[in-house]
Amino acid sequence: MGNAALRDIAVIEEIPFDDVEGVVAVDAHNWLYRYLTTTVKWTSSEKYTTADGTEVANLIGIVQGLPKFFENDIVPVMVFDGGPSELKADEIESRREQRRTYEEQLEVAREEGDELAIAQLESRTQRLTPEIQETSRELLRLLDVPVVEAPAEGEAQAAHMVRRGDADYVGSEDYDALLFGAPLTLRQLTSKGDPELMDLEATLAHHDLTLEQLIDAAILIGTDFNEGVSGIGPKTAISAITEHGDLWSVLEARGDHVEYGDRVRALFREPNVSDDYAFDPDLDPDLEAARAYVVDEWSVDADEVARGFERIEESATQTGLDRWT
DNA sequence: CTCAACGA
DNA sequence: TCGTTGAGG
Repeated sequence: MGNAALRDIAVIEEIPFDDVEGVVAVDAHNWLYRYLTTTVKWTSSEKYTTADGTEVANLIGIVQGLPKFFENDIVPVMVFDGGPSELKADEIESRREQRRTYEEQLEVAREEGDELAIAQLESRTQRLTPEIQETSRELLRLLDVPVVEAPAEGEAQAAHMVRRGDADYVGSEDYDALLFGAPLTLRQLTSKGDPELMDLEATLAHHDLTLEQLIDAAILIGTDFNEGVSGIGPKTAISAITEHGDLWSVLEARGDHVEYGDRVRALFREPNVSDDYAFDPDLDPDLEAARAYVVDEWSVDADEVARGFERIEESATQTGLDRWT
């Protein structure tokens, strides 16, 4: 089934927010989705539904979620999942184009019965509607929060940015950040209390595995992209990889089989990422424009975002935060 | 995510 | 007894 099993393998520790500083490359899809579901759950829908029925609960979520970063002197960089094509995602026109080719590629994948391609495409795009993606980007732009467009999985791109030293942590609730090679991942950035730090080096050292072996173990257990072997959980996977060395040796020894093993392996080992990004960590939010965008343009209930904007303003004017202007 | 049942 | 699975909240 997948993901939670990696928790038992990963070396994770609670870390006080005071010990976290720098830039967090946030898996935007993941982050938005978490706030979206909690907003929808706790807020009556008329507070974020426009006259024509468009739901923009994401705007409330963003306003309530960003202060967590700012108040702890952390710069978030929102990394969005890419579409399936190579088109530039900067302009709305090209995004419309992307959406079209996405549907086409999904169609092709369905016809061919390519489960992996379907899973990959759906994991990136399905949950967040185009309106949510676009209004989120616009609000982030007004608040001067950097946005990076990933060529494919946002999580892979975020991991890549940390490896290159352009960010200090990946921010995501998903454990696959580990498989994409993220050295340090922060979890629980959306909930109350201190975050958790997931450490790749420590995880590999703890089990005496290479990253390639960890990926193979995950494939045996099952990932977002493959089923895994029934009867194999975290313990069995680690000991089997330790004993036999790699995925294929384990499968041969057990007489088992996984679908798309080589492709899932490649997906994690050589993820589709880009060096073509840039962002300015000195933030200069336009709070009035942001408020107007949320409350006036999208007619979100002002009370729902008042406190969030207040907190953003307070942390922005706090003394000692020289990155703020 | 927690918990109970099940199979090795 | 341990590890995995599957249901339920």
